[in-house]
Amino acid sequence: MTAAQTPRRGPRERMVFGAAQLIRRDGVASTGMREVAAYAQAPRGSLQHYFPGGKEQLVNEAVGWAGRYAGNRIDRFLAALPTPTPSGLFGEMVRQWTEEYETAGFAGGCPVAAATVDCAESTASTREAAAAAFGTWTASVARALTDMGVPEDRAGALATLMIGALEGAILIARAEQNVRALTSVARELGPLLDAAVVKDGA
Amino acid sequence: MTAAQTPRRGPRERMVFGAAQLIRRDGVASTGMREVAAYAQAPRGSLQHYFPGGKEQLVNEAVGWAGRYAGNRIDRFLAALPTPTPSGLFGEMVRQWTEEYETAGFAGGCPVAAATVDCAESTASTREAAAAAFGTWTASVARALTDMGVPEDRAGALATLMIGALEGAILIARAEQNVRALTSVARELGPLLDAAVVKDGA
DNA sequence: CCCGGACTATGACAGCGGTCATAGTAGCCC
DNA sequence: GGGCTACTATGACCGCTGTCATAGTCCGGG
Repeated sequence: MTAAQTPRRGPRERMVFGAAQLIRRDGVASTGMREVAAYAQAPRGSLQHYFPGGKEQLVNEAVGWAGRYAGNRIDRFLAALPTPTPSGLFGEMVRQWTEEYETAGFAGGCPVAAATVDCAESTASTREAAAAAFGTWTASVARALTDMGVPEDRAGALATLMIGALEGAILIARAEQNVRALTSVARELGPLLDAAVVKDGA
Repeated sequence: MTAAQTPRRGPRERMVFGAAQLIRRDGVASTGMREVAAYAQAPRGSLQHYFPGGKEQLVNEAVGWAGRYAGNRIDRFLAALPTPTPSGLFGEMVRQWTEEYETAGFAGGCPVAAATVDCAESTASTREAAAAAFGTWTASVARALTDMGVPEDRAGALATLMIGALEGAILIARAEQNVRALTSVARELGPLLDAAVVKDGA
């Protein structure tokens, strides 16, 4: 789980990745630059070399990295599903988190949520990076929904609902140290999502 | 909106209230004790007097205060609704946030979410306080749902879904500085909630 | 050989954080 | 008044933070 397990990538990428991991765990404000360097097994001097924009730049890149990473994962879920349904997609998105929490513990949440909570008011660029991440996910999910037969005028809102419910359930699960919230949300929201599919029986 | 507008309460309560407000805005880690005292117009020396447990105690009380406050608000919504429906309740919960964002801006989020993000891994007692707050809300909403005719075995999960979707939508709305996520979630989830009501037409 | 760029290595600095220690004031009860 | 408790007032301490400055290493190219 440590960044050292991905030594293939260069130090710069390791630091961005490590920053995302530490932000996931402790939030943005409690994550120090020196800590990121140590975690990524990167020299401290590289911080100002690769990130002349300081912590703000590093955090923003970490948020962007997380956004791209999770976006790709959504697309991979879609490719892997034999018969794509909204509930199937949502179930996979939720399952990713329940599995992590059950095997690795409740140490980490969503780094984009952490960035939003900690920086939305203080750092405009980070807030925008978080908004971009949410937007990427929403667009991906919405496109998937339309492909499954959900009317276009509802796909966007339903995608937002899915991501919002997932983020909220992550919060609750982490506070309770219990995946109950995640499984409850998946179980209740799944069927409702499938009902939005317009069956073209003609 | 400042704590100074509630000078009726004693300094201790003002500090707890002020801490919740500042945590809402900047997160737990970025909120300093001196800042809380200044915001609450309370003497700095009162901090160690009223909160010998230090910042941890103050934060925990702020989270507890927020939990009780929002819990009471839910109960008030229920009492005010002429014909209680799940979508009506959820709409009121969402409306509270859209109104704040539209009139006062997107400065603040949910303090319980902030505490969860910042302290879930580092401070066990704060994580428990956040879990208690979520639990209070869930219990309140679940009881309301059963009163409306939702089967008991689904009421809890649906309550979790409602609170989770709301928390997630708050996050997204704040990141985007746009209430779109909140209105989308309310519009899509509302009807689905009403469908869970068992109509006793007998 | 040696220049120049990319990267690394430290050290220092100024600021702010929470916390402790100590002293001071106000007011009430005996 | 004496003494007690509740509360206020400051100042100091130490650790940590992000950032800057400076020097160092490494290595390919002329």
